[in-house]
Amino acid sequence: MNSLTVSQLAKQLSISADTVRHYVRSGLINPERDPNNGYKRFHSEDIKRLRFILQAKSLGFSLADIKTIIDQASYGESPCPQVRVIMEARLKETAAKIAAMQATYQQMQDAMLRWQTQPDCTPTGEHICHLIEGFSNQVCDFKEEGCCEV
Amino acid sequence: MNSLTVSQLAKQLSISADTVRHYVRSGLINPERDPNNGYKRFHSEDIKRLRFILQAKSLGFSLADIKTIIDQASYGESPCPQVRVIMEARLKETAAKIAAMQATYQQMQDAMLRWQTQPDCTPTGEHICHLIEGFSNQVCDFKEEGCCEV
DNA sequence: CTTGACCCATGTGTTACTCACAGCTTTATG
DNA sequence: CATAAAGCTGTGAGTAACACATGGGTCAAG
Repeated sequence: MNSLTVSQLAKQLSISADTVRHYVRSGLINPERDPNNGYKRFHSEDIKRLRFILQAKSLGFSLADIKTIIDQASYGESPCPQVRVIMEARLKETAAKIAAMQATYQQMQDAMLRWQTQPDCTPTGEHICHLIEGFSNQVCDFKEEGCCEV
Repeated sequence: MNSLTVSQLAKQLSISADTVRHYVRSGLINPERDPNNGYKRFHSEDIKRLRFILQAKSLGFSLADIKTIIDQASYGESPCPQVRVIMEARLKETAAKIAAMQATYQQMQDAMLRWQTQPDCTPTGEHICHLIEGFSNQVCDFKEEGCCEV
């Protein structure tokens, strides 16, 4: 027979069996079922589709995006205009996320540096951790009085 | 009375009321309840704790981390050693995530660039979207035959 | 007293999986 | 051939950090 089981397919494409199952549950792949035991049976077109999914994922598309694209294509319409629009949005989102993470990363590094010369604290009723509370940053809202100077 | 409601507290710290509620549900804050209507009532110590949470979050700690820290401190133990250990882990994680996202971002930019000169496609039974499928990258597994050359 | 505007607590949805669980299959052994 | 251990399966539930939906309560104006 020329059909693969979940784990055989997963191994071939170097992903986890759970991931394959997840795509099936999400409706991205619709494999045939073995009437005897209910097992999923993947044929070559399923494998092609899974390759497409992985390709699109590596390009930053979400699973919902990919479902949209597949549905549109199987409806006979060209998905390409959509693909371009979605990619533009994802590009911006990704840039924003990276910027945010880099800002956080900078904060983390600064904190680690300062903490090297600071001793551990004992918790009082007033404070939880001096390391964290003492690390005043630019977010002025956090200061009860005064604002980021001193 | 010197207690705040959810939305008053949220406004004061410039976060959403849902976020405040989420922290309460997660056990990070334990506000008193108004016996009349079950509403949450936040006092000054709750506000201090919320400030701490936001501070820690801006330093890259997860809510689970923060709960651990708070619990340890309220137990009378110094959370600082833990804080240092956790931060080290989060620092590495964040660096890895940033690197992964930048790699994806690069892919996305490359794709957008190539797509500018490529026409839209019509879906055939064989392919879903030539833009995506035609964008061969370094992941060789995706290629049925041959591998990343040609 | 009722309308409208606003607020509340709680349940559910989100993303892309991963884990837990009970049962079925295949393989090794006596 | 029987059986037991190992491995695989489908499905349900859990994860992070909230955002949204729902149904109800509150309050002042008219």
